[in-house]
Amino acid sequence: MEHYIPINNSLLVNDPSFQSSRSSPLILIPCMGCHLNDYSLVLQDARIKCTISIRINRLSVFNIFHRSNQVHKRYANLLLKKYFVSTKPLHFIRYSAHSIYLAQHNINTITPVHTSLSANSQTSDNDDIIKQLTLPIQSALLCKDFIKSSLIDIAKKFLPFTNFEFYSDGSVSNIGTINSKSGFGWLQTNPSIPQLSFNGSTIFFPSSFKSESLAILTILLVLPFYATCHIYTDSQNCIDIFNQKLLSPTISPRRRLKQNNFLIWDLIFWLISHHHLTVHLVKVKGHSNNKGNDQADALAKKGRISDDPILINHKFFQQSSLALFNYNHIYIIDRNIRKWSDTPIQSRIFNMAVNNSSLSPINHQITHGDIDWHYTKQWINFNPTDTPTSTKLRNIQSSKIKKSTFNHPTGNILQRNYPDLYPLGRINCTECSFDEDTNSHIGLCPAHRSAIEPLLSKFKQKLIDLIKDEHTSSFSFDIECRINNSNMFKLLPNILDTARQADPTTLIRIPREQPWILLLHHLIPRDLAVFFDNYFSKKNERSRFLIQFVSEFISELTTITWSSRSRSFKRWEKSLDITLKKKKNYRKNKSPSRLQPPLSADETPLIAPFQRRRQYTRYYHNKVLPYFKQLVNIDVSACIRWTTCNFLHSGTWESYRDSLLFNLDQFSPIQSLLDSYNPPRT
DNA sequence: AAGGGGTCTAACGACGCCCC
DNA sequence: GGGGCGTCGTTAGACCCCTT
Repeated sequence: MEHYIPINNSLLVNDPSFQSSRSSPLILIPCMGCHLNDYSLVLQDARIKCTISIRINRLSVFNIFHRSNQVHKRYANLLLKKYFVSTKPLHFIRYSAHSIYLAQHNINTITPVHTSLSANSQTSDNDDIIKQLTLPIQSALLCKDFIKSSLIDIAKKFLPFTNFEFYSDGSVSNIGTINSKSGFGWLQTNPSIPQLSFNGSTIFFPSSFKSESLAILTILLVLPFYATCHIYTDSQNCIDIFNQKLLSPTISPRRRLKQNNFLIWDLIFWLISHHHLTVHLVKVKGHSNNKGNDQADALAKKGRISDDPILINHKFFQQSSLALFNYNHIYIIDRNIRKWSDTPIQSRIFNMAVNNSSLSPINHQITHGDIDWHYTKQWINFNPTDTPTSTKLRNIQSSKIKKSTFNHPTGNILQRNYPDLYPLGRINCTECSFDEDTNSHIGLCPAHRSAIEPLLSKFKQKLIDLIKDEHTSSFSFDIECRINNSNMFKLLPNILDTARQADPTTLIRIPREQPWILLLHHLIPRDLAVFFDNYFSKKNERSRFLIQFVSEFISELTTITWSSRSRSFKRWEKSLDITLKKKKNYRKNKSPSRLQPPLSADETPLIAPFQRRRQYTRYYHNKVLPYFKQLVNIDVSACIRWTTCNFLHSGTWESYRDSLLFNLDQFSPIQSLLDSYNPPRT
C-alpha cells in the first residue's frame, strides 16, 4: 500500500490560522521515500514514491473529511497536491490503534524476544558467535532436538576454518507410491578440515530436487561466518536455480512464491547474505565412480531410512512472508500454488464425473478399476485427422464424449429433450423391440450378437498376430493362451441376458464379465490394456499400437452396433413423422407459444420461471423417468485422499486413483509422526 | 547395464490483459 | 491496433534414481 505520513507540523506553526491551543489537525501526505519502502513490490503507478508491505489480519479504519467539507478550505493556501485530513487528531488514532492491538492479542505486557546483535559485538566471545551462528538452526528448522544438536556440534567443529569442500546427494525411493522416502547426505572432503558428514530425511512432496536442496541448505547452516565453500552436487536443477536466483536478488514476491521448495531456497539465500558466505556449486556426473559422490550417495541412502524428518519452519520468515497456503494445517505448500491446485481440482472433477448418475451402468467397472483411464484419455484425445481443428474432428469428438458419458441421443434421452415430439411411455429399441432404447442397451441388444461374435474372434486373432510380430518385452510365451482365455473377446449370451432382465426399478448395469462393451462407449478396458502393458516394453510403442488397434476395433464395432441402431431408429422416427426440421424448430416453436399472450406484459415473467422450474423437477425428482438425480455409491471423499496422497508422497494423483479401494489407515504412521512434534499451525 | 519413471526446463504457439 | 508481458498447455530433452 502507499505510504502516507503526517505533514510536518513546522509548516503549520508559521501559519497564523493554527496558532491556537486546540488539537492540531492530522493532515496526511504521500511519503516521498523512506527506509520502509519495499523495493520488491513492482507497482504500475509511477507516481507512488514509497510503498510499504506488511502482513496483517485486521485493518484499522479511520474517517477523513470529504473534499467538499469546510475544513479543506482552511488548507487551501498550503498548495498540497494530494492529501487527506483525518476527522480525529493523530494522538487519538495512535492511542486507539494501540488499544486495539492490546485487545486483539489479549496481552497486558509485551516481552521482547529479540536479542540485539550490536550488544554482543562488544564481547566477541566464542560462545556468542556460536549462539548467533546456530540461531537459524534453532529457529528455522523443525526437527527432533538431537538432529539440531548434531548440526550445532558440526558447526562448532567447523568454526576455525574458512575453505570447505562438500559432496552432497539426495535420494528418493519408491517414488509415486505411498511408501516413498526421501533422504539426503553430504560430507566434507577438504583434507585440512575435519571430514564430517551428515544425513537426514524429509517428508512432503518428495523429489530428488527437494532432497538435494535440503542437502545444500544443511551445509550452509553449519558454515561459519565469511566462509567459502565448493559444493559438488549432481543436480543440474539446483545449480540452475542457484545461479538464476543469485544473479537476480530482487525478485518480486509473486515470482518468488512460484519457485518450488521456496522455503528451502529462501533460507539458503538468507544464509548467504546474512552469514556472508561465498558458495560455488559444481556439477558432478552421477554414478561416474567419483569417490566423494559415491560416499554422499551412500549417506543419502542411509538418511532415507531415518524416521525423523527435517522441515523448514516458515515462521522464520515472518518479516517477509506473505500469507502462505497450507495443506490441511499440516505443512506449507511451498511451490507454485496455482499449478499445485490443479491436482485437487482435477481429482474433484474426476470424482464428480464418476459419481454422475449417468455413469451408473458402469458403476461396478469404475469401483473395481476395470477401466484404464490413462489409455481412455489418450483415446478420447486421439485425432485421426491431419488438422488440429475441423468439423469432422468435432463430430468425432462429440460422438466419443456423448457415448462415454452415456448421453448419446437414444430414445430415452430424446424423450427427455423433446417431450412433446416423442410418444409417451417407454420407447423400445427398434431392433430387438424388447428392451428400452437406452445407452446401456446397445451392447446388450440381442439383435447385434450374431454380428459381434465373428468380429470379436477376428480382432482376437489380429491382436495375437500383432503381439507375436511386434512384441518387445522379454517374456513372449503363452500369448495365444492368455488372449484366448480373456473375457475381452468372449461373447457370453447368458450373462448378457441376465443383465438385460434386470429388475425394472433398478438401472441396467453392464456386466463386468463383458469388457468389450466398454469399447462401445469409448472406454478402454483394463483387460485389453494389460496385453499391451505386458508385451510392449516401450511406453510410446504400446500407446501407439493400442490406439491403432482400438481405433480399428471400435470403428468396426460401431458400424455393426451404433450405426445399425441409428438407421433403424431413423426409420422408426420417419414412420412417426419426426424429422430433423421439427427437432430444430422445437425450441423456436415452444418459446413463442409460452409468450403468446403478450397483452399482459407484467404477467409473462411470472409464468416463465414457473414453467422452467416444473420442467426441472420433472426430470430430477421423478423416479419413474430415467434421468432423475440419484447418488451413486462411490466414496465422495475419495478426491481428498487422492490429493493427500499426492501431498504426502509423490507422483501424479492418478497413480493413487487407480487403487480406488484405498485404505485411510495408511496415513496413520504419518499422522502419529506429525503429532509427535507438534506441526506448525498457520 | 538397460530401461522405466519422475522431475524439471526450455521452447513454442495461442491467447488475454494492460497501456500507449 | 500494436507491443509488452504473463499465462496456459504441450512437447522434447536432459538428468537422476530405482528396479530388474
